[in-house]
Amino acid sequence: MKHSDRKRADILAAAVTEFRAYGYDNTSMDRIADAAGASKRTVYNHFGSKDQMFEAIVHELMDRSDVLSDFRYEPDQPLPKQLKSIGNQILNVFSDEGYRDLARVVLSRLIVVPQCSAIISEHSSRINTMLADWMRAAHRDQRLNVPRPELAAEQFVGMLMSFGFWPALFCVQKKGLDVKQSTFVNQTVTMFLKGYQPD
Amino acid sequence: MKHSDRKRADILAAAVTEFRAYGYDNTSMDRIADAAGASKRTVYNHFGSKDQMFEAIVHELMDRSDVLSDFRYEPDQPLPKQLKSIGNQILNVFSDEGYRDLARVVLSRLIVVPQCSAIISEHSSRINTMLADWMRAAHRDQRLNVPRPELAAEQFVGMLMSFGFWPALFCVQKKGLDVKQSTFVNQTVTMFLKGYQPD
DNA sequence: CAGAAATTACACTGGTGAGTGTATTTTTCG
DNA sequence: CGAAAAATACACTCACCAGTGTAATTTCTG
Repeated sequence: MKHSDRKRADILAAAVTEFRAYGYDNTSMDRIADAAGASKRTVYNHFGSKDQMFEAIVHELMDRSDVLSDFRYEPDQPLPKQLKSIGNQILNVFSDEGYRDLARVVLSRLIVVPQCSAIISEHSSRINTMLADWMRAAHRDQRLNVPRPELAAEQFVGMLMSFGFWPALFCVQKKGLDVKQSTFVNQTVTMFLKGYQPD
Repeated sequence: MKHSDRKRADILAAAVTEFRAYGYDNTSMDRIADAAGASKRTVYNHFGSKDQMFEAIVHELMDRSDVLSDFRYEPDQPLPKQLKSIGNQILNVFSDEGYRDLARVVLSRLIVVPQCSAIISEHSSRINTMLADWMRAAHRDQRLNVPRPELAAEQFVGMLMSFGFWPALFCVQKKGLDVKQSTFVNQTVTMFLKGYQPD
């Protein structure tokens, strides 16, 4: 890796760390430069302004959740097995500490930069659509009775997120609910499939 | 109402509006004073500092969700009816525009003022506990099979929030899912009860 | 190695905003 | 009414910070 690229990466990483610790507005470009072990001028050579640097961070956040590929419906595999795998895939992305750091920085800036919501919208609806497709396939196969696949997808993802993403994002510790991710996913898949099981 | 109290309320309201529109750090005390039709000095006489003013806003947020009283379990009422009522109660609080404005301001400041998460934690766990109690009662009554009431409560609230709170909070419009609140609640209650129905 | 490209140190500008001091006017209340 | 409490106008301090200019140094690349 070239020295220049290394610098760029260092700066971006330092920016996320500092933004995460102090918030966007309370982090000066001088501090980012310091933390990255770079000079302020270099920071400005790579990212024209503080805003552009933030934009770069938003892009990094988006790239992260692109690892979620299609949730393929397998006609010859048991539904619980398939849905558990999907659930764990989703939670693995969203419960990653690095992903949450990025998300915190971006979400806390949403008031000031509302354009971000369009981007987030895009991504969350991508996951939802993929999951709804899976539901529709299972419905067509008569192994599930899901009259509204989009609504059902929303429900499923909602349960996962409110277990493994939102509380951790806001550093809220859950009292009285101390279970592993896999336990929660299993339990949720079981309940969900029973709730949508054909008559 | 005394002139002094009126001023205080005006200032607080103006602060929420401005913070909501521009974010905490990009809102100057001068602007708040202007928007409230008060002098800067009066602002400082009521709230010693910008931070203290923010604190007052947090307290207002907390008071709002205290309207949720016990979710009483009624042995002689149908479960769907009871749970729908609970679901709608919850969503009525969280989908109120004023509540969301407050929540946006507070959440966007969480990075800088992590103490807030303890407060939020308190509140979300309060709702969860109340709902878990309801579940436990229905389980004891053998009308539901809920081995883990806390987990089930988390699931139920999670579905509601990810329909009616998070997207609206972040101004994310949901593509491909255009249903009324009551429809979503009804559908969710039906699925949930079927998923936890006793064998 | 030689020239180009990137990095650095550092000083500097211009703007903004939190919080204060003060003298004056308005509101409250016995 | 009359005195105390609150509100106002306004000027002012002090600190912080985004972004720039420049000249010297280091790193890349042919």
